[in-house]
Amino acid sequence: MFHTNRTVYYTAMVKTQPPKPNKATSRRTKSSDVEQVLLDAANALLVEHGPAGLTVRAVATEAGVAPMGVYNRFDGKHGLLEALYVQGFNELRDRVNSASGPTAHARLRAAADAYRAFALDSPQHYRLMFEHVTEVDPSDEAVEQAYESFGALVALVQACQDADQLAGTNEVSVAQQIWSAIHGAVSLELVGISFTEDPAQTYSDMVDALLIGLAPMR
Amino acid sequence: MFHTNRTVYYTAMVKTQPPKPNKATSRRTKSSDVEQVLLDAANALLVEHGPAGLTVRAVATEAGVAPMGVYNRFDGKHGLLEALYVQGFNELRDRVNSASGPTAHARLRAAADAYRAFALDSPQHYRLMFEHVTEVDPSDEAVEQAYESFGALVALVQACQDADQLAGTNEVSVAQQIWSAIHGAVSLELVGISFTEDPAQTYSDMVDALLIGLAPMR
DNA sequence: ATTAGTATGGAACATTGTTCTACAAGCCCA
DNA sequence: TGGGCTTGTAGAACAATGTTCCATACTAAT
Repeated sequence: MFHTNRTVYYTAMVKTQPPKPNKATSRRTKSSDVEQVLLDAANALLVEHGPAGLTVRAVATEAGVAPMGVYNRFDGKHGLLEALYVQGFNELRDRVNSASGPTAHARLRAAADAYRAFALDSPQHYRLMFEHVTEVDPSDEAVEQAYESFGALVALVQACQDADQLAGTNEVSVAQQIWSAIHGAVSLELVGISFTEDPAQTYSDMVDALLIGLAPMR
Repeated sequence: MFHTNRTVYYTAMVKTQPPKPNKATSRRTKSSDVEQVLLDAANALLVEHGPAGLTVRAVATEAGVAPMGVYNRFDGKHGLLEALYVQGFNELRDRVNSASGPTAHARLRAAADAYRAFALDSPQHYRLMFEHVTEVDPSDEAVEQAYESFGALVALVQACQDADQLAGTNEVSVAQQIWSAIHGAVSLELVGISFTEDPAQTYSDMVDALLIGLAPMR
């Protein structure tokens, strides 16, 4: 559910035209621009150098603002990381939600593929979201917003169960099992623990096998 | 396969009686003890503080040796992390290998449970092995030794296929799918992304469902 | 035009990884 | 037992990073 006081970061990752720092005639960035140029710079450095590249000085330099800006706008590095974390999960949720198909089962399958596509398109964001959780240390609000992507998956599972395409009535448990498997597959693939010649095929086989195992008995 | 020149760390994690630093009468640690006390200290700090607790000065202090010891014995922090990484995978392989049961299928099931037991018994080691891979940056030899646990899983899958308890002939692909799912489940559980009331039951259900999906057609 | 908010530019401090240097302890071999 | 070699120790020093502080100045709102 929604909290009225939470901070929401809906801007897509490295997608919108970033506001240009108005530096041609002054030495200051417009107050209204500082937050966005820091986020844009952080996303760019995350893409290029991974979570390790996200230092306060590097992000500020890339953004063309003073390092103090990270403290003024985000209460420090931690707040910046949390903003990226939420952005990443919002992007993931949107990718999963936009999956389409003629049946609920087909949409679930498409969602699983969209999940993997997101991880492979944005591997460094994925690492920040799942491997640097201790460093990000997200607030309860950030975690709740992040897990809306799980809600999207639960809704898909519910639709499949309603169409008798998945067994059982515990849609949360089924969604958890599906998320576990697909998260595990993309995580291992991202760290190079992938021993088959066609990781995409292996992923697809695993999703199919799991969905067969979760189908109603016939 | 084996390389004759690789460094092997077979000592179990925080299990053996660590050699006591002979400090009562001297200010030096015995040369033969330095490596072990550093590894023991590193394991203890990893258990208590997680990967972030593994600083050169903290490990040396805990071990009662000079920080230079990490550079003399392990070529620096990186070598120490790699030793822990290999130790962790050796422990995991041994846990998976020691799973038993009356049939190949039962052994595979027990191996999946042993895998989760390892991750929950040593969550900080598991995080070092799978979430700090970039920082560990293991050598080819270390990676090869680490992935012997995957070989153990492949062997179990092969045995199941020979007993017609799992379908197909591509045991590597099937093993990859199983590892993906179980790794994903324990990883999400370790970072708190677990929305069911009984994670153990959800894990068991997922493994069962996947094995059903991977069983021969009947 | 004035005032309040806030961006900037370092400096400074603590922590961490790493190297360097000098000294000294201990081990091994003759 | 003694000598020589190996290696542990004790900081110092440097760079990088997170964070706070302070003074200055720019910008936005009234």
